[in-house]
Amino acid sequence: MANRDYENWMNILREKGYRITPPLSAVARIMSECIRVMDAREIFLQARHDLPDIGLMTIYRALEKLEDARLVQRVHQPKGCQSFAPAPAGHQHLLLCENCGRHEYFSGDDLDAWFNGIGKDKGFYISDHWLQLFGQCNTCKRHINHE
Amino acid sequence: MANRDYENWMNILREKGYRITPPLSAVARIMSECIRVMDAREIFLQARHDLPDIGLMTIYRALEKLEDARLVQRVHQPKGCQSFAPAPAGHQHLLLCENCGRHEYFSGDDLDAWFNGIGKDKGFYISDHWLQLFGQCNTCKRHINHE
DNA sequence: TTGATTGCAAATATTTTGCAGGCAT
DNA sequence: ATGCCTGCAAAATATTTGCAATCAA
Repeated sequence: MANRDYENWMNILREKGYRITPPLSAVARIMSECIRVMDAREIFLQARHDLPDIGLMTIYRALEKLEDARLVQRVHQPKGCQSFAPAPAGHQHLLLCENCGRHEYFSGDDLDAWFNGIGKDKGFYISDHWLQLFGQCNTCKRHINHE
Repeated sequence: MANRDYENWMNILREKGYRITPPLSAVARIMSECIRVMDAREIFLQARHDLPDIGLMTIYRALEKLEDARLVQRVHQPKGCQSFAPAPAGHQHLLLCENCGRHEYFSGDDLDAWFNGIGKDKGFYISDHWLQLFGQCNTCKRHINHE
């Protein structure tokens, strides 16, 4: 089964004018397939399987490009904010396993009216919002219960 | 007008068993009065007005204590995650001015039923959520429009 | 008195920057 | 051929840790 996401990502990167190099391709492939959020070091270690000479800096620069193309996004968690996940199609919200980092997206009820009302109360113009759920995925729930 | 928050904070810190020292008091006062989110360096610079010899490390350690006592909380923003704000009473959500860092809290509709439904769909047990609004406060709106 | 707390310095961790050579276009 | 991209090393940033002296309780 071909990875359609990856192929689509490469087209978007090409359209953005980025050169398609082995390091960028490797990071794009890893992130387009990633189930758990990953930080630069983890991506680095995985990319080295294919490209033994790749440097950590290159991972950071590839992530910059992928972020610019809105293909990946930084993920904020109580423990830290250096992880990344593939970005969702359109505006969606993140659901994260606080144990293993598995991520899912869900799209919301329309909360904008409520948000705008709060903005009005407080004298703010609301331009964006973050909504994120934390919990335990099926697998981790099971493991934690058996401990 | 006395700062009731500050006095209350000091009692909580005392109950927690922390020693009430000038550096801890200074940071507690600054944070209990803070309107805009502040990072360790900003708190440091302000604390030095009262305590010229205070060190940056002491700010970090005071923030740890204040976080432990749930009096302040770390604030996450797209630009970075090293700022702190006084923590709200109970579970409330943050509204932030993305220009000046002014912060307000609001308390929500009950979204738990919705969140739990999403968890069920995805096979997650939901343990926590983050909801945060970003925008421009009254003052910054005005300034930005006049630019 | 005594042990938590402080300030300093050094260590860590993460990310950014400068640069010469390499490679995608 | 051009200049974007890479890998390396060094710098910058943010935070933590070890330690002797200090001071709140």
